Amino acid sequence: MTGGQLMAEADRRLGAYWSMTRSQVYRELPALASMGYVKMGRPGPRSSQPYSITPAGKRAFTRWLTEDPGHEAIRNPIALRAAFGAYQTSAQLTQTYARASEYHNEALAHIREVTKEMKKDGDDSAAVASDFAIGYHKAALAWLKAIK
Amino acid sequence: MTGGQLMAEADRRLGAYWSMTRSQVYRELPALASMGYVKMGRPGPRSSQPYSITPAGKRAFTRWLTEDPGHEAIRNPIALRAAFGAYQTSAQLTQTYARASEYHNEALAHIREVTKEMKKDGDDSAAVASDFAIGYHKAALAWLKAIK
DNA sequence: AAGGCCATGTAACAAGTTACATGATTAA
DNA sequence: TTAATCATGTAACTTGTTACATGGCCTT
Repeated sequence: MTGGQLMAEADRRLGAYWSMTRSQVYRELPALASMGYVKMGRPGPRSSQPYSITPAGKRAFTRWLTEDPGHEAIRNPIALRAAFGAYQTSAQLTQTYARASEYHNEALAHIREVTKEMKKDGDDSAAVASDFAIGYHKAALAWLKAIK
Repeated sequence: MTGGQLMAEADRRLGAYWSMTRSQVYRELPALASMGYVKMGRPGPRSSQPYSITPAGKRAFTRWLTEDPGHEAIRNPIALRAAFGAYQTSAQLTQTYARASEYHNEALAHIREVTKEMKKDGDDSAAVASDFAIGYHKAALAWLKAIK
């Protein structure tokens, strides 16, 4: 797959709980190639460059799965604004909360749709992982509703 | 306050939903000083350098509050591992989930304690913001319990 | 007063984001 | 066939992390 294809697929499958940008993918592919984890295929149209995983790449992936995942860095700009609530007008805060609710509602609807597809395709692991995102957005909405 | 003091205070008040490192604080302080938002005080022991906010700094803070907060980047390494569940042994996964539960339980207990203090101090905005973190950890624990 | 400890700050590195340049494809 | 659009990849920049060096402080 090419960088663009990988990005699109990863975004669909993982994007709900693992944010990425295209640029990261494009940067890593040559790096992975230099380590022998992927190899370049024959270039396609639009100077697109497909890659395929090597046996060493598969081994590296399996090894990566055994590493300590660590824990997430929580960083919520809405909560941060809420913490400085005393320095803002209530109208400002209300608008911030309203916009955040809108965002979480949309994200929730989207990931529910995607998860349904995954289940239909029998992609259980992906669906289970997506459930985290569903729970996350629901929790965020519940918080926003409680404080508004 | 010095970089260390600012970091300690920010971590206590905001750390539950806004991750930071000392190094960021130390880097920003000279940058803020060059913009006239803070000014250096007289150096203390251990080559510590206190800063104080200027009127221009207060204005910049107020201005910052009016900017679009955007939305958070969700990035959960446990969900990512869950998505690749098919490539791992169930023992591996179980251990990952157990450790994650432990982490969220500890974080939850800690932030509850901190929030209680904030309420006692009448720091309502900080307490409300912390409620986000409480909801977050509860949601994560509920997810982990459901999938284990 | 000597040793270990801890807080201070720095600097090198890694990762993430934004903005740009290029060239096919599509549609008018 | 020309203009607009969109996907591809790159490069510059910003932000975040990790590792390091220094020097007071506290304990023994």
